[in-house]
Amino acid sequence: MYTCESISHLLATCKTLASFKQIQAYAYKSNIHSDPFVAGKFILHCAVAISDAFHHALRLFLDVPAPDVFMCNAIIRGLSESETPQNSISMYSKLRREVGFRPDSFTFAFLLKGVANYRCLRDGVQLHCQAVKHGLDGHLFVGTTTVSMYGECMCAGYARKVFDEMFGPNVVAWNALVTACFRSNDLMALEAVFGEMPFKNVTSCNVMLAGYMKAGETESATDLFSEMDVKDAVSWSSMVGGFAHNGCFTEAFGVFRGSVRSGIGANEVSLTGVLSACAQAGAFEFGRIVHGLVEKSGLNWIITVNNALIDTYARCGNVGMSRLVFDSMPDKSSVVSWTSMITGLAMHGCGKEALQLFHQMESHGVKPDGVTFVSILYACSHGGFIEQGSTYFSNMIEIYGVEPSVEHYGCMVDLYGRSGQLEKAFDFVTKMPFSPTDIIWRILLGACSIHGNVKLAEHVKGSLALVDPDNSGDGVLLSNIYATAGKWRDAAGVRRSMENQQIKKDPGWSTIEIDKVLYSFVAGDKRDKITEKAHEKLDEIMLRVRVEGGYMPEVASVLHDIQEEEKEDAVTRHSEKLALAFGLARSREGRTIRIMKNLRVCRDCHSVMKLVSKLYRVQIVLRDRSRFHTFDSGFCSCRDYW
DNA sequence: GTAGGGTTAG
Repeated sequence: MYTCESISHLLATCKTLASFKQIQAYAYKSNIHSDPFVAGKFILHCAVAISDAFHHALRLFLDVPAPDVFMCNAIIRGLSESETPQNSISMYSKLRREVGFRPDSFTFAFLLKGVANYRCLRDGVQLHCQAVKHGLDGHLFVGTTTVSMYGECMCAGYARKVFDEMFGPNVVAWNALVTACFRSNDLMALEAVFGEMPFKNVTSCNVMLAGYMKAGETESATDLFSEMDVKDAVSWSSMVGGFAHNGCFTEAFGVFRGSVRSGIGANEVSLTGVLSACAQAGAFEFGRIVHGLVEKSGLNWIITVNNALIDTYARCGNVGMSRLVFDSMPDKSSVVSWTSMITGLAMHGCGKEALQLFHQMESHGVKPDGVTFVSILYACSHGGFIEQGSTYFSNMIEIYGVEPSVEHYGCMVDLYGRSGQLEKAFDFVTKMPFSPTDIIWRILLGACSIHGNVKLAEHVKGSLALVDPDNSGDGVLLSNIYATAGKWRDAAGVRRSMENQQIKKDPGWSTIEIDKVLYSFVAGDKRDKITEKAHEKLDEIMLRVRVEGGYMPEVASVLHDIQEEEKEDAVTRHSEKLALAFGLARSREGRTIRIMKNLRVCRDCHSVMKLVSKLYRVQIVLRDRSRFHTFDSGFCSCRDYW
């Protein structure tokens, strides 16, 4: 015979509908199935602890002639934790209407949490009113959940008002308020509340840390972190992720090592953070070490970690490793995994494979989102698939219901502009439902540069000057367009006006990783032994590409109105060439040379790299601002289309 | 018998 207690005990480990039905059968045999306690437990378990079993929970619920509050709450909770939490509210109204359901504090806790999940302020306010109507808004748990809900809806102000009405807020309530300010991106309010708190525990400090990091205030975060006498795994991982988020990868590596040394160890958040730092720095070897740690720590089943690995390998120039990680993932339900893989392929010039993967994703039943379409359109524009690109763009809206953002429009402008259809590209800009941003104009300017359209370039530069007058890259690009067209005086004019306005050119830099050490180079500088060595080797390389490869310098890439010979020297000394020379001098034979550049690679460097890959029989992988170039046997993976 | 607070990926 089974009792209520033994049924509860059985349910604790029951995870499938089949085993659940068995337990139900025991309850029938023992004739305790209609006991309200047992029936309630059954409904709750089925509604929240077994996946895809809500329909069964609902059937059980409907079989009960007079369901009690507990049962109603179980049904509402099941819906509020589902994919469609909105349904919990309609269920609530239905129960109120049809069975005279009287909600309690639990009801509102579940409902409000559901709203927090889909962040609908209107529904949130309505529930808040209902809670007031039932006299439950003063309940500590309900109040705390309301504060969290308003935070998720980005309304720190409302959260604060609710909090101020609360009677005797405890630590949890305070922390909910702090988090609400964090979620609303309200750093001022966050700092104020943090300062006001009568008790600070680690949790609230962690929120403050994350808040500083989100706002880019890495120094304040560092100060707070060093003042904290108790630091837990969340504190450490927030620092790692925060530094990575702000592009401070050296610091991210440092804190990550610190977390391991302090005995806290790596967790999935610090691992994704440090991987993101690797991705930005292009630190392939270090990324591999972190991958080893992932395997060793047994965290290799976590989806976010795998997604970070896919992205890191792709950004470090090894999309093959990304593919291995992707293929090894047993759970491919996350759209992020697919999108990362698609982006990786597209970055590496494998546009066709990227589109194929998109179709595989669809047959897997994973729904694409806005980011997926950015990478799809990117793949099309970089692969020169103009027709397909326009089709995807219209399908995105009509079939998938994804609202196009400025980024999507940017991809389309790039798609047409890059392929030489400058008028169509310009037309797209004027017909956009947003006013064009600096980025949009810059894409068009880039297209003018590729296709040598001076007239449109001048017009675009004029619009750019209105939106973002201080950007050095734009002046450089326009000046290069003039120089390519042989209009040296105009090129010099742009440069002079940049000097007058004190606009400084972003210095180009490149990094190369050899034996796990990262070396960086800036154009033309001779500072130390390393740079000296690079210059020496570069002289030898340039001579060889000239004599054996028939290389002719392409001087249009420098903007100076200087003598031809000097121009040649300035191109010769670009940072990516220095990194390449150093790599050739120091890498072991047969090794792939991996270089990262902060700006886009210039035409001259591009042709030198092709020649070097042939003459020196090396593979060179170069990551520039927008994509990867893999040079092998005299050819580049971008097929000179970038 | 049910419930509230912290960092994370494209």
